[in-house]
Amino acid sequence: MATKTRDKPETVDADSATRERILLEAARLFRHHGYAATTLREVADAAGIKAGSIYYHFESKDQILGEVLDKGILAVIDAVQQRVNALPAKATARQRVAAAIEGHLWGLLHHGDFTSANIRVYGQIPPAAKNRHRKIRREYADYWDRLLEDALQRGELRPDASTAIIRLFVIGALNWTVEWYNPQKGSFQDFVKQITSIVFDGTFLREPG
Amino acid sequence: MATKTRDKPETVDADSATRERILLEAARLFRHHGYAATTLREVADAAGIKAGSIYYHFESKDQILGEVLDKGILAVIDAVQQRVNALPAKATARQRVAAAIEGHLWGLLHHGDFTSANIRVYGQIPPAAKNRHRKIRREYADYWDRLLEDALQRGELRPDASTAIIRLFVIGALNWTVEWYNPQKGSFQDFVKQITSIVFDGTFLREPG
DNA sequence: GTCTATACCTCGATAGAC
DNA sequence: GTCTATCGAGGTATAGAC
Repeated sequence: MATKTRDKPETVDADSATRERILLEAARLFRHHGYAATTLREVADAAGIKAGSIYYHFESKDQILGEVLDKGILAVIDAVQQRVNALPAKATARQRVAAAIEGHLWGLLHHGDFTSANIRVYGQIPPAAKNRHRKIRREYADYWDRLLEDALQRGELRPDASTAIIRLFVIGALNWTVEWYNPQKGSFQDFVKQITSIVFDGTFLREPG
Repeated sequence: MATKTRDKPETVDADSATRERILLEAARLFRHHGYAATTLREVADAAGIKAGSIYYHFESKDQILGEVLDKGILAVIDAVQQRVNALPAKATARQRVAAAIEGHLWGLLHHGDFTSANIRVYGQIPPAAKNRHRKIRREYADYWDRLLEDALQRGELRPDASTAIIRLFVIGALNWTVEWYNPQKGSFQDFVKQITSIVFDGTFLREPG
């Protein structure tokens, strides 16, 4: 029984300590400086090696980018599916979407450098890298669409907004939390509760009448 | 007369046609490639001049960045304040926030290259540029906080979530629309209506009971 | 598996002709 | 007001010693 939800696409020696360190520091630097502005000398320096040594572990800067992007979105997808799959079969749509929100936030905020790097640089990377990454993004969007369509058919979702707009709005709002979430202000569980409540029921009280 | 909503801070010859063209193309390229990845040769090429000529209009790449960032946020602030100030004095808090949402979306989506460049590159620019821009961001956040505090005191806002979290959530969600809004799918007014409704009342129907 | 040294390229910015 | 030409710095990536 494999503990992992997904197979690893990497080759056999793909997860040596320094290799992982390079990815981690690259994610952190991509996040804060952008892809183009991050130099391999900086990455190497942060990882405690010299620039030339990177090329023992990776073929190019582009390959590092690809793996950083994948790590980011896979962390989110994993956390979401784990929580949704753990629900009983008779769970309501609201419970399923709540589980997805919690998973999304957990994956997002607990792998901040990878997920933030993904979100921030995706719109700015070379087209080839974007094309390679597009498929997995599409699959994750489809997963949410199925969740929301199910909620709509069960009569739990608002019928007057399209599920596409709801998905884009909600995922966008969740993604943005990585820009402002502060773990020092209250517990993660409280945070999830507040965000979930706003997503479900909005920010204003219902109008009288 | 100090309370200007829209005086021009530029110098006298600051808005020549080519100068504006440079800013426009720079915004577009910053948006899609990031700040560091955008070369002044590209900007010049897109503006129909040669790289060296840029320095007749600007002192540095950094100065271009600063003006692009300012144009982005000022477009939003202007649109928001115009709509909020146009409301009658007896408007409800809900109406005031609705006006702010519409203004934010309008400024955001009708100056897409400037606003998207602002949002995308802000986290990735040199610290000096970030410090210069921070003040106006803070002022705009304070403006929203006042709107929301007012709504809370009038008993219209949900009392169980902090106004800070609501502001961050809502502005984040609105900002993200620039990544996915498609003007070919329905009118702008319909779009505003849907988004506003989701922000106010959420995505799910109220639970029975 | 990591190092040093370096090839080759492109960057932001400047100088001076027109 | 825009051009050409160029400087010095710093980028990715490679080669070969250890």
